[in-house]
Amino acid sequence: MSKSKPTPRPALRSTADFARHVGLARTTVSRVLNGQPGLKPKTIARVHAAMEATGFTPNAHALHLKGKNSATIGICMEDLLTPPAVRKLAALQRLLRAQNYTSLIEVLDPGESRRVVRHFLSMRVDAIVFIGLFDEAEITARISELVAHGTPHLVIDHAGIAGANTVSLDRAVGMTAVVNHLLAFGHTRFGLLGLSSPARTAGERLNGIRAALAAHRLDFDSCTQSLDHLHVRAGDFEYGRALATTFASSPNRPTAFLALNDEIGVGALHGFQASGLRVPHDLSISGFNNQDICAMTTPGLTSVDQQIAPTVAAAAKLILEQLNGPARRRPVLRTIVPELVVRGSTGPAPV
Amino acid sequence: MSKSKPTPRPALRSTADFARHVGLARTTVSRVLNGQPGLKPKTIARVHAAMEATGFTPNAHALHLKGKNSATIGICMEDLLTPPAVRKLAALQRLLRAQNYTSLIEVLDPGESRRVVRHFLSMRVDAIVFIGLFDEAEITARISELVAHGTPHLVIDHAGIAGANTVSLDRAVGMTAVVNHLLAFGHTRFGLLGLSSPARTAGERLNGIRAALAAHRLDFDSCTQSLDHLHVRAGDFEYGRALATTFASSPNRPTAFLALNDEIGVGALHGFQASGLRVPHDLSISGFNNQDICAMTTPGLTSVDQQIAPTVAAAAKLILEQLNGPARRRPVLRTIVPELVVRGSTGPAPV
DNA sequence: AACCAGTAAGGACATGTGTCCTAATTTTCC
DNA sequence: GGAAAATTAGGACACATGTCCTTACTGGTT
Repeated sequence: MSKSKPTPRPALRSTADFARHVGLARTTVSRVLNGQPGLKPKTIARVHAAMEATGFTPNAHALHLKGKNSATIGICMEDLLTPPAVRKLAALQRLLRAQNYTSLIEVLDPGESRRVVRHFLSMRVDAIVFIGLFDEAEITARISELVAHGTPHLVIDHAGIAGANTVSLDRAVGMTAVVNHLLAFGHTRFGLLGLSSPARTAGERLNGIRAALAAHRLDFDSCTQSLDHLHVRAGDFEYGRALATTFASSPNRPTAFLALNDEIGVGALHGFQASGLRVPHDLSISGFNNQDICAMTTPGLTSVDQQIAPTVAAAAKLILEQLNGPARRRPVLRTIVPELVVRGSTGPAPV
Repeated sequence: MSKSKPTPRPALRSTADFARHVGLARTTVSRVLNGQPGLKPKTIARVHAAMEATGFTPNAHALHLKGKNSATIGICMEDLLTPPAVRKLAALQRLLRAQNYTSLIEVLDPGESRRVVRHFLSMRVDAIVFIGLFDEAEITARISELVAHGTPHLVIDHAGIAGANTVSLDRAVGMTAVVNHLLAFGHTRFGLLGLSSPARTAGERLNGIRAALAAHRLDFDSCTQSLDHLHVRAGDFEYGRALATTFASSPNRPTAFLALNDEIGVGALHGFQASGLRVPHDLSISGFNNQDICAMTTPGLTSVDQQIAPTVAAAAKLILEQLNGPARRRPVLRTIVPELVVRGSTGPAPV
């Protein structure tokens, strides 16, 4: 009762502190913690009890310094506001944790990639994963640095980075499937919603559309129509709605609409319905990504599923192979084939 | 050209390696890295050039061991599949990074909290933040450990944890606002959708409803009706739709429906519309959380906004105060007042 | 009482870093 | 060319840890 401080912070920051507290030598405590033989059961119990009571934990940084693998993976995210990307993150983190890997997660704002990657390297992560679509030049530079550095890496989603180990969805094939589905319904005039975007994945998807049309001896330019230039893409839902409204009153309106993503697709669905058109009676719409919202509209939105589980499983496998297997000389590419999910928003072309 | 290996991995893992590579003493390099005076500009340039070329980074673990603050915050997430929680995470990480803090993010599956918190402590994080709703007993135990340990902490969303610094939404007030809004429209019979859930936040919201009704001298039991027991809550959207379908054919149907969250609200909206009822002409519906989907329905869903930006700003402030300010004796509680966002799904009661 | 096995104590070293100190080297100036 | 100033080299220590080693203490059995 002499001092006013009622044991404010024992602050057992080191094994030495902790050993003093237990009344044992530091080396003895260390032997207990590392399960070495030749210790009295009573001593072992005493140390464990004190750990419970005080919550002492050995300093992970010192452990790493001693050569113990930190078992950490750095994950760079395009952002945390894109639901499919976050779902991949969640699934990947779960798979890695099952193998006792921790993950460091950072959002990679434009221009920040160098700083973030250097931070990961200073943390001596075992591998670095990129999830999402990034600035092409920036990510290419980072990958070549990592390759030179000999650090295992993986790019999920962003295909076509030189020298990078990649897992990505074959968006062209997905789009081909959608177009074939609509061709079978008799559609021959397609409206493109948001597909004129300069983004790499847009071009990839246009190729898928071209392939499907070419296989049916149809001309791309005369079969497709885009009004993307008439609206500014701020929010995707509103963008889709605006495009639909314009298309609704346009002459020679297409009978099937292909959206860049589900938000635009759902927006278009509402836009057309608000204009008095019936879906799929008057026209068909498809989205891309098969997010939850596709099942929440009336009718449901036909979409292309990203196959997140297989994607992430392949990603985890590739990372672990790099960590445990022999070094590879050439980058590994894995392509995931998407799956068309047909819902009520697509149907026979109007006669 | 003698050896076959084309410089496979220089593997500059330490300042010593790096200094050897540059041709300088380790201490000289260290002085350059830490901006000490008395160095020839040419030497400084040489070191920086070599850093660029090799990508060498000082070992963060060794730095921490030397006493340099690791500037890391541990964040425990309920899960990464709840959009509002992820938005808070994204915003918080951004604010912390602006103060040069890194964050470690882990999903806290039931029963895993002890392991995760111990891992954070072994990483010597400066603070631990919990975002979401957790198992009450588990989180309470973790908080009391952290308090005993003297580690700064914060709980976001999960109110009522003994001894915890907390930032949470006043859900009762939000619900009161919704009910007042509907009372003003002449509604007096309310259907509760999912609010019989045993979750803590459901009870809190029921209190808000009770308060609003009591203020208008209305009896809770005779004014409200719940059919939650008739359906199993698997997916929220489907749950809402099923509840609506049942309510649609029920005698003495309420004229206003209060949903536990937006997914249930949107599901109910579709369920009622599929049953031939018009919203808001025949009945009104409100959601909770004001997620993006509220604006994507026809009509838009009236909902209660969580005020994510103010919540996260308050959270960041509380964390930084604990890190920089004097130690507090008593836990700090911050309550965020939600805001009603009125859309087309609510309107005058049918006559 | 003496001996021996069983157990704990405590010193030493290495890990990568920053910092301090002194000695060695280079550069500058006259 | 020589002295002074500026710069760099290199050794030492501390940080928290695991491991090895030697020394010291404990207890029980003969």
